[in-house]
Amino acid sequence: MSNLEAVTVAVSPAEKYREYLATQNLRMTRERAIFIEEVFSSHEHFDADQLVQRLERRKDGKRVSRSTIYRHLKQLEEAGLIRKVARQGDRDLYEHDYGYPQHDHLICKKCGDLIEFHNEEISKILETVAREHGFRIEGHRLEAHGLCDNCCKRPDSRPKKMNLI
Amino acid sequence: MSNLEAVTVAVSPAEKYREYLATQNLRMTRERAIFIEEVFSSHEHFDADQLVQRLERRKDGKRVSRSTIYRHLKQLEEAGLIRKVARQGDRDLYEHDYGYPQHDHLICKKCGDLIEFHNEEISKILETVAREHGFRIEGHRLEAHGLCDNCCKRPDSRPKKMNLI
DNA sequence: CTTCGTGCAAAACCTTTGCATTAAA
DNA sequence: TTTAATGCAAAGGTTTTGCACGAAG
Repeated sequence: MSNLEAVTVAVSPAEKYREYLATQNLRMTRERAIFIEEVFSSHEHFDADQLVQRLERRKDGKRVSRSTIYRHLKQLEEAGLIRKVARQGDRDLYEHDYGYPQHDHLICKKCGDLIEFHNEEISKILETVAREHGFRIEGHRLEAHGLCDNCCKRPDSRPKKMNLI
Repeated sequence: MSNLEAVTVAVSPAEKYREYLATQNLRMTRERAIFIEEVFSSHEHFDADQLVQRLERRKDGKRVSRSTIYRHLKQLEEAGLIRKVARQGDRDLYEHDYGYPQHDHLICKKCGDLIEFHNEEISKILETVAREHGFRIEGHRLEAHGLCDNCCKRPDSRPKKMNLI
């Protein structure tokens, strides 16, 4: 799905998380370890429910409850390890933030496909605009909505199923 | 809140809505008339619940039920009269689309303030990117998150209350 | 030991829907 | 008179929370 390369990072996400927990006087539990492993095991975008299902499917029986997943998603976001990309249906979609280059998305309104792209100019423009307003940018989110190549050509294409059991 | 001028339009929002309804064989009811009047009575951003409250507060007793509000919000969006700007908390935030120039937002993560800005370059860049992917853009949404001027200077500032009754 | 973390079930929330009634055209 | 629109209450779906129990440090 992505044609971007993951950047090389000095510290693994798990390590980064551990550091974050330390600064907050929180503990690295069995659940948090499983959770971060699962979250960073694939570079695809994901939502809370998909994570629940992935964790239910694990062969080693290491489960993490739904509530804990929600709690830790929020926490990983605070730690700067993941970020919300967009909404899909009525769910928040997340993606890796740490160890992954800044990028934005083209989102097909028909099939729901997300196409990543990277453009240096956009951040520069934003910096300029922000300066004019005395605003300090910490990050941005840019989604262009429309029709992807496929859906332009075949107007009868179907939306992707999101929750195949 | 905004320093952008509304553009002069040939047709009023209500008129535009009426045209849209006609094409869909839908009816201009008392409720829809009240609804669109209320929606376009102010250029501020708003969410569904704020609209419910504004309509409850009306002196003339012209009420519109919550379900109808949700139904018509969706419809005004389809008609291209309003659009979703962002999420605030767990609600969708809307703003006028028709009769209002294209713009994007700087969003203060502390006080929640939305600063509008307009930049031609961004759309051009997006068009270029889209072309490379065979993607047809119909619109975009760009939010830069960070700290506004005020919150940079006074780190103890409070978030705005969103639902003062 | 003491505090934090977890799972469960229930709650909270926003949003959507079914249905009987009312009202456009 | 026909078909769409409305309000109400109930349902849906996601996310959050209270609480008792278990575990990390």
